[in-house]
Amino acid sequence: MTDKEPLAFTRHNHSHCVSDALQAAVAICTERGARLTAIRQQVLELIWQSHKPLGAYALLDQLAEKSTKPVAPPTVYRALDFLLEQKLIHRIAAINAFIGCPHPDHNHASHFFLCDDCGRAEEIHSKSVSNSIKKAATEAGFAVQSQSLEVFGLCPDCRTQDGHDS
Amino acid sequence: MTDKEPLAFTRHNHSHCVSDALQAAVAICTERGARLTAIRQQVLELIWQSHKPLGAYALLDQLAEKSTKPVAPPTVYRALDFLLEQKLIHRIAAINAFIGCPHPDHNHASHFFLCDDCGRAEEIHSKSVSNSIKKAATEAGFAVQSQSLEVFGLCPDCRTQDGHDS
DNA sequence: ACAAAGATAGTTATATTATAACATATTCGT
DNA sequence: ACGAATATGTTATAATATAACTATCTTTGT
Ligand SMILES: [Zn+2]
Ligand SMILES: [Zn+2]
Ligand SMILES: [Zn+2]
Ligand SMILES: [Zn+2]
Repeated sequence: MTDKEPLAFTRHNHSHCVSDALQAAVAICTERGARLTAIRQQVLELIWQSHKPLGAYALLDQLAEKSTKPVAPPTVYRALDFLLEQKLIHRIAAINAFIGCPHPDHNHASHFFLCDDCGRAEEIHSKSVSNSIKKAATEAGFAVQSQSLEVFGLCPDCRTQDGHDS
Repeated sequence: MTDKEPLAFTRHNHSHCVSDALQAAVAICTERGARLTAIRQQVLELIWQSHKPLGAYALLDQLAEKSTKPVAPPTVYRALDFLLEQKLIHRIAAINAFIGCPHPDHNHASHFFLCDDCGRAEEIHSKSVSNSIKKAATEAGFAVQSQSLEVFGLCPDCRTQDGHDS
């Protein structure tokens, strides 16, 4: 896959998302000399299983299922810390959950649309949004270090289909 | 006080902020038939003691100090729930903390600058930011219900004073 | 190959944030 | 005053996250 359009809310072949993400992760970590260990890659894969942000304990449960040994919280949180540091995932603070980043190679803020109905999240990459925030900060004399925009509502699918599956 | 300019990061007579906020809260609750009880008002006052967002348990501790009886978490969380419902306060999800709203009468999204150094928070009211988000949502076919923007960095004071007090 | 240093993972315990469930008290409309 | 609705008190627990220590694995210099 080449240029990526937002597609969390669009019907698509999701296996491409997963393979792209894993490939990119391997490439990035190799280049940076960061170690994408088995656990870290496993957590990244679990996060990428869908476009719905997943909580740490949901990941923990899924890891535990696949493992013979018990899995403790630090195992998951350390993997998440690594993936966050490498910017391979984003944290959605409002729901204490984590989602894969489709553009890990390209530095950017954490801007999301989050569907209240189906739970899916889509990254926003709007120059207009970014620039207006940058401009507001400049005018306020504020030196931005990081930012997160979490927009909740109904995705195109869920707003038209009156019914719900949640 | 009449038209309010952002002032969390500016030297100002903070007692005006507090009295304005309490006055507005009383007026709004009266108009809505909502009951701003003693506890709720106390929590609102504690939140307004500064422009630094406060966590639930910090509020709990302060309430406990002023009270003879023990204070339990639900007491604080219920008051916070009420204040959030009435939009008298905002929640800053990234730091699990709460901050007073200087414009509770006027419906608006939760957009903040948050200083990593001094801890203060200032509400952003930028048409440009709001409009760009609205536009991005429309283009994506996304129906916005709520939103939060949390921009972290250094406020004008802290970016110039090289030294830190944190 | 080997040992030392550093990084990763296992393990146990605990901190922090938030809510459930039920009992009691207060307020409000009649 | 009465009953219904709302608010508070109380106890317990859920959900999220980290601290601290041990053991293992990986890298690096010799
Ligand atoms: Zn996909
Ligand atoms: Zn991203
Ligand atoms: Zn003030
Ligand atoms: Zn506000």
